[in-house]
Amino acid sequence: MSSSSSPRPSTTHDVARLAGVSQATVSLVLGGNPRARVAAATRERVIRAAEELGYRPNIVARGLVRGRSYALGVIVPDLANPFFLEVVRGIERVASTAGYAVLLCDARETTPARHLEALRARLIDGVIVDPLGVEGLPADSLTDLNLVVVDQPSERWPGVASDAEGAGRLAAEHLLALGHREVAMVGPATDVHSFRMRERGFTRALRAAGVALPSGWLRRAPATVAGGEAAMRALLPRRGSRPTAVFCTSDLLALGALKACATAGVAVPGAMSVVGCDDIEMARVVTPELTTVAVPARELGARAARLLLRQLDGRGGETRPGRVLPVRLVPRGTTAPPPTDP
Amino acid sequence: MSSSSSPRPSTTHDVARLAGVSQATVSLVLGGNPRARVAAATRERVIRAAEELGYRPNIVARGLVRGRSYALGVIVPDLANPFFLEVVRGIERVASTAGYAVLLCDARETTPARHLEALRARLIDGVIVDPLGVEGLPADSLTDLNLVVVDQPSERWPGVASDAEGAGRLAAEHLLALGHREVAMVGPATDVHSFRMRERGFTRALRAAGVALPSGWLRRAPATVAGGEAAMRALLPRRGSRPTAVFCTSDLLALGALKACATAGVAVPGAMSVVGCDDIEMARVVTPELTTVAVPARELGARAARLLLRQLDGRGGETRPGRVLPVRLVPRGTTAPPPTDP
DNA sequence: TTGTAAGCGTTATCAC
DNA sequence: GTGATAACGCTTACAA
Repeated sequence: MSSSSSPRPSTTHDVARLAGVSQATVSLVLGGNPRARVAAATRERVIRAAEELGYRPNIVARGLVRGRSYALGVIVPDLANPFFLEVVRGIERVASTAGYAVLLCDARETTPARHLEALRARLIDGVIVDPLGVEGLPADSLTDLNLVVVDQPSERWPGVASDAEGAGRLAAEHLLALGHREVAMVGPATDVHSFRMRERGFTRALRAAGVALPSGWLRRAPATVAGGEAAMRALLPRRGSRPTAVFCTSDLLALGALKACATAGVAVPGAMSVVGCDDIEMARVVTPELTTVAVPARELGARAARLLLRQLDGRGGETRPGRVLPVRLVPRGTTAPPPTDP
Repeated sequence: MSSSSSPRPSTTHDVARLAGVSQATVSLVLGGNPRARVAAATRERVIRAAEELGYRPNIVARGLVRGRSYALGVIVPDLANPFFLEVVRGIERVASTAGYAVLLCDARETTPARHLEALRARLIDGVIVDPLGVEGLPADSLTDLNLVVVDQPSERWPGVASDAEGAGRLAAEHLLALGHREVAMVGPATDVHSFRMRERGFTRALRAAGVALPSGWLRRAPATVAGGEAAMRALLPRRGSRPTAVFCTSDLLALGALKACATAGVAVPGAMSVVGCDDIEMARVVTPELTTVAVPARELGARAARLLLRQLDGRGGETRPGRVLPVRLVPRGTTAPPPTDP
């Protein structure tokens, strides 16, 4: 029977006293140490006493002596982007299953460097950095830190990644197959690696097909709905000289682009095709539904977490590069052949 | 000059040795204790030594002795709902400014009770519970815990709230003013208090105007896009016997409803008016833009955090009830007078 | 003003 | 098997 409210949480000492054993024995029994050899009778008594007192190990104390906190840090560029949220969910699922807490850090609120400082002070066991340019971080904030990177290449840190370049290529091939030749692209001006790779995959596939991407048709905008809207607006004005299709390197941008088209009275996909990237839930909410490239966000997060956990358990030696997660095109309602020229 | 990579993070002992003082003195200087009286020269020396070694206090150790972790827990019903995310952001902003870390817990991943257990074990200083029915939680998981509730009434815990009932009323008055008499409502079947209050405000205002809400027109669905879509689909079938307007107690639901209308070819707002609640960013992304009731999510979070922090500092005595945050109707494109009957 | 010393709750290393 | 005992890094009386 579990006890009721106690003013001060009970400790191993309390349990020891009640069970009539030494505090160390309690630790041995309750510490979950597999190779702890304790007499069955003693163990039994300790466990009952612990239940009686409603004993809960103090993770902070344990962390102090073991030098570990059983907590992970996660730094993402922007939590408001559903894609990153999905990655975080993947991380949380496996972390909490393994008994780890997750400290979520949004780079929009504080700089990654400051977040890192705060995390270290908490004896964080490891950190997962979603595409954010770890390389740009102050070196000494990274020393002796268990780190796993998501969607960015690194000599120094192990990581997991999706096929970002493939995502761009898929988008291009889809548009090309539909017959588009006048295409534009909008992406954020950040140094987030996966965004750059998406762009590269797109432009390369275009070039391989002999299609040029005029510099004026490469719009930069923050990876938000508002950003996409503004970018598309800039792409629309002069009839005749506008693209017939646009690739947005993030669904949020694509949603904004769709909005701009709706506002301007440009029919999608009749007069303009739009392709996004991520496949967030909202992609299927708009009408017509957004054609996009699906990226396995949750799986990405889960793998990153597993990789980090393995590393923490010392089983990190096997740093096999880790397969790049495949992406896939999801053709929906915002793409069609270009309008036949009047 | 800050030092470069050190294998083991330096401690107060290291600083003491370098500065030629005792470890306790270092603690006095660096501990930020306002009433610590240390000679200016000594203090100077300690600070320089600390910088030299790149000393960072170990928050875990400090937490152990002070019985505090300088971390806050936040439990929300569903992080995928942008509204709650916004609340969290408000919390994070003020928490991190005050030097507190935030542990985010999504009730969809693990039960609130388990989350609470995990948080306690980490000596969490306090917890903010977003509308989730604290009352239903096991009593002994709450004893001796600093808790602040958001958007739910409680005898036991201080909290902050938005005018949920007012939100429902505003939606109803808007619809009534437009001339609607055949109205439906869709909301989640949860025990989340704010949702229930929104419903109550809506139905009361309706009743006050002599308009009935047939039981078949009160649809229950999870507070997600998919949920709203299904609920609206159920509301649509038989022409002639369907409502002319729907109030969704969450924007996510409203977005789903809009989607269902689009799929079924029902014109919005021509043949059907839709009102949401929350005013998330996506509300302005769809076309037409969603009429909704704006709730100050971020401010709600910020206030909750400030309240909790004040409580932690012992200044909690002044538990003045805290003003209820006002909401306001944002008329946009999804509402219009009902179609003139054929 | 500064140093000494006693913990905070746990784990881990030894003797017994 | 079990029980002292020494850390872990820090704060905080209390002594000097």
